[in-house]
Amino acid sequence: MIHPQGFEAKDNKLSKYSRALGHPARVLIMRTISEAATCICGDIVEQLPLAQSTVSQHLKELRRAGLIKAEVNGPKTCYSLNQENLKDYFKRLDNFKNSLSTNSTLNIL
Amino acid sequence: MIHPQGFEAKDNKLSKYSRALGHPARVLIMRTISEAATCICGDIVEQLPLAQSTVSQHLKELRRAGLIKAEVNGPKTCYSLNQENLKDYFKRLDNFKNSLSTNSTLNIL
DNA sequence: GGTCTTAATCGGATTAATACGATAGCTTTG
DNA sequence: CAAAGCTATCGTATTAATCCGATTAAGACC
Repeated sequence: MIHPQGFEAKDNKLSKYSRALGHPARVLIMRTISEAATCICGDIVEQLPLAQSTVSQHLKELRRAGLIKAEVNGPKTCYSLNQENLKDYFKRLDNFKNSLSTNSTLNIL
Repeated sequence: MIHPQGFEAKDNKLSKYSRALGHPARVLIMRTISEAATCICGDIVEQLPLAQSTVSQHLKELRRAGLIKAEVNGPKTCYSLNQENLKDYFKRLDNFKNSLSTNSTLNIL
């Protein structure tokens, strides 16, 4: 998708991260990767009810959004969380949440 | 979109919320709505570089995901944040974040 | 009743996302 | 070198998302 002209950078960035988590397979992949040892692609595929090629595409999406990193290790590819960008994502979410709370009249989120 | 069989409910729910914020227009709409007085649809349209019909569709998406509520008020429609579901969303994000932090070996998110 | 305003929906076009099987490209192993 | 394993990519089909103009629907106002 292209998120072009007309929006602020902060909205583009938050939506880019959000969109990456906008599919249950990708949420599950994130959690699977974080479970330590299982960063090898094949192990991820086993956890999902999807074909290998489809999982590979979801991994590509997550990489494109910057939420994970890939390291080729011989014949295998080892995926890991992209700590830096995850931190950025959660910080932006926090800003977003705070902007909702402070502006709105009647809420305590 | 349909997120059917094969995934856990928690992943479906988090991805549903995330997907709703997966477009900069919808992030901006959320912030615009939270800025107190301006909950009227027309005011939202003015804040966005999009046609009225397109904004209406984005509002529908946000409503479908449960992030906002609509109250018809005469000829106007007044939109407001859905506090309850937003709370649910942020709670799920927190769970997600924590599951990443506790499982992973080397990170402090 | 007729008109204006406001917002949702329809119709349609374009682009993106999702999924899979098949194939190609690499390593490693035999 | 051949075979086997692992993963990315290609080709393709289907469905969903995005956007707009035009129309509809419904309330407000004269």
